[in-house]
Amino acid sequence: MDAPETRELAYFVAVAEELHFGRAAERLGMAQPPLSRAIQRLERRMGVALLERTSRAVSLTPAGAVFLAESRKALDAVAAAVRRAQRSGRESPRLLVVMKPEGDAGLLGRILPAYRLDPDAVEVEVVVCGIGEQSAMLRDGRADLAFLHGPWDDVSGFDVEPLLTEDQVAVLPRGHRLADRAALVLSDLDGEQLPRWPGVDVAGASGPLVRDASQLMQLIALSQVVAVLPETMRRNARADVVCVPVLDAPSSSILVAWPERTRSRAVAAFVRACTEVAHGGRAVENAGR
Amino acid sequence: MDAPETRELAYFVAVAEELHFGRAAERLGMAQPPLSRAIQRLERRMGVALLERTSRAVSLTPAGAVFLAESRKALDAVAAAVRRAQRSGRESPRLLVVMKPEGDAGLLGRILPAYRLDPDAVEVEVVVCGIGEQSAMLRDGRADLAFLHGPWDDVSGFDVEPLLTEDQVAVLPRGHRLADRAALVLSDLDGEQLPRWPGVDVAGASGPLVRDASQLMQLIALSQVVAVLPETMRRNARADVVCVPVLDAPSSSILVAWPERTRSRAVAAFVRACTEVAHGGRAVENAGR
DNA sequence: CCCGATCGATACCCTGGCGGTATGGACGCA
DNA sequence: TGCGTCCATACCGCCAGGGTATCGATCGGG
Repeated sequence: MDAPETRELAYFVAVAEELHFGRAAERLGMAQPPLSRAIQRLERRMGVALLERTSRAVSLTPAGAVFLAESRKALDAVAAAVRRAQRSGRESPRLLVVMKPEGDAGLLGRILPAYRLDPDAVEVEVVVCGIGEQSAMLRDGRADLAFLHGPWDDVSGFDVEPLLTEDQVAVLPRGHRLADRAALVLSDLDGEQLPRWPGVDVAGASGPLVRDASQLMQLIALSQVVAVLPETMRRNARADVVCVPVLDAPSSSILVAWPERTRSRAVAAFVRACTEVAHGGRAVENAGR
Repeated sequence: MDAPETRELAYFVAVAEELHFGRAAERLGMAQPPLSRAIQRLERRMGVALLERTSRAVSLTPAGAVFLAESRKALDAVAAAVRRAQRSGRESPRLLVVMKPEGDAGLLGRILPAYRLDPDAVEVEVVVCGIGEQSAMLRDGRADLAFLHGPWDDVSGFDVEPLLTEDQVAVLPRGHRLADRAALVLSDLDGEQLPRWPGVDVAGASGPLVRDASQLMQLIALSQVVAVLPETMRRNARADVVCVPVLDAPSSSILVAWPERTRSRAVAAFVRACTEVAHGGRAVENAGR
């Protein structure tokens, strides 16, 4: 079959997300009937039913679920194509690096000067975005590089270079039953409320949704939740919380990530600077491929 | 800006590849003027010049080169979205595994029975394609899994699991000046003709283009080329060629690859079967994510 | 030096795809 | 059974996008 137009993919994604033709049409700024027809056309040409509709409800078929995920990827790729071309075409080249607050564990302050020494260096703009937004920004071409946090962030579609791994600590309110322990294991935390982060779906975790570290610290201080965080988060710790090492928590890592198959010398140089700083000056030859 | 339609991306790719509006239009089955206008519109909306045209020649701007690469990725993603949805929607589920001739080093014969024991197993179809075609088939959704050959195949965009690594041997015609050596190093081969493979651009290598192993063996026997190949290729060796270990050649590896973020249980089970067979029965818990 | 060939851009026309409005029909609920 | 909801169908009108004819620039050959 002939490939669907990006418009059709966007229509389908809207309907699949809303599971409601009326609302989807509204979101797309159009009327409902043409939207219904567009989806019908799409299904007919693909030869697959994507949606199950009764006059009361719309649901995804298995093929529809696959197509939703794939369509999102495809739309990201289209958006990325435009953004990357625009960025490489316009004005002076610059690198856009995106991170979440505290997402660099203090490395960036040493990376930037190291990077500027590289002959391939260009101007760097650092954007601090909301938690979970970085990978989307990298995926759709708004950013050139991102500091991600393994194992939470989804690194698929990116090349990554690990910068440092750190153990995790439990952050507890002062006076918590475990606050005086020298160390603990994950099972000690059974039954505690753990926070949920936007963009991260952990099965079971149903504690309060937190948006940033200070919000989280506030909730911890109020004994609403406890959290298990990378060690460097200690620097955000307020006076009224305590940190206790968690011996069996998976170690967390900070990665620098960039789009796969990137050929940019500026990106390669930045990655080089990252690994040099992170690994104590040992040159890593094949960084940046 | 509003996203370009896939049709526009296809137009641009055609022009960028042909570097000639007339030929590109012909390839697309349309007249030249609407194609010129479509590209102009695209450039105007993107706000970037993609092509440099004089009335005699067309060339890519740097932004155009970036956009060409990104557009190909995006078109692949769109095609993959359709194919994967179709496959998961139609008929009985089946897994399509793609490999090049001899690309499994004999593993597949043991993997398939192991896979069938898995409760998540579905029917498997194995397609043997031309060299260098596998990653394209995996990328655009025609295949579910592929056996790739590191470090030659481009694995970006895929999740991979290495199955086995092997040392490389030089394949020489009987009577070659190095044929009697017990082992050699790469620099011993300086000045020899090395074959080129379709889809693999190695800087410098400018020997004859070979399409498959038997063709290559033929050329070796005729003293047209020598080749450095993974050890398992010995089994293709004809009587009139000899194999000599190359001590410092990078070791080659066979990987099983599948599209990132795949959630299919059937794919996960297949990968599980692969790792079990390859690693001698040691279960690998997180295979298939 | 001019003429013809080449090739992309422009001018103009026309069709069909796509979006809009009005309405139908199925289903759930009170 | 009447009403509200929600997707599908019918029908209409516009313009985006494709076609043809032609222009203008540039290069090469006689």
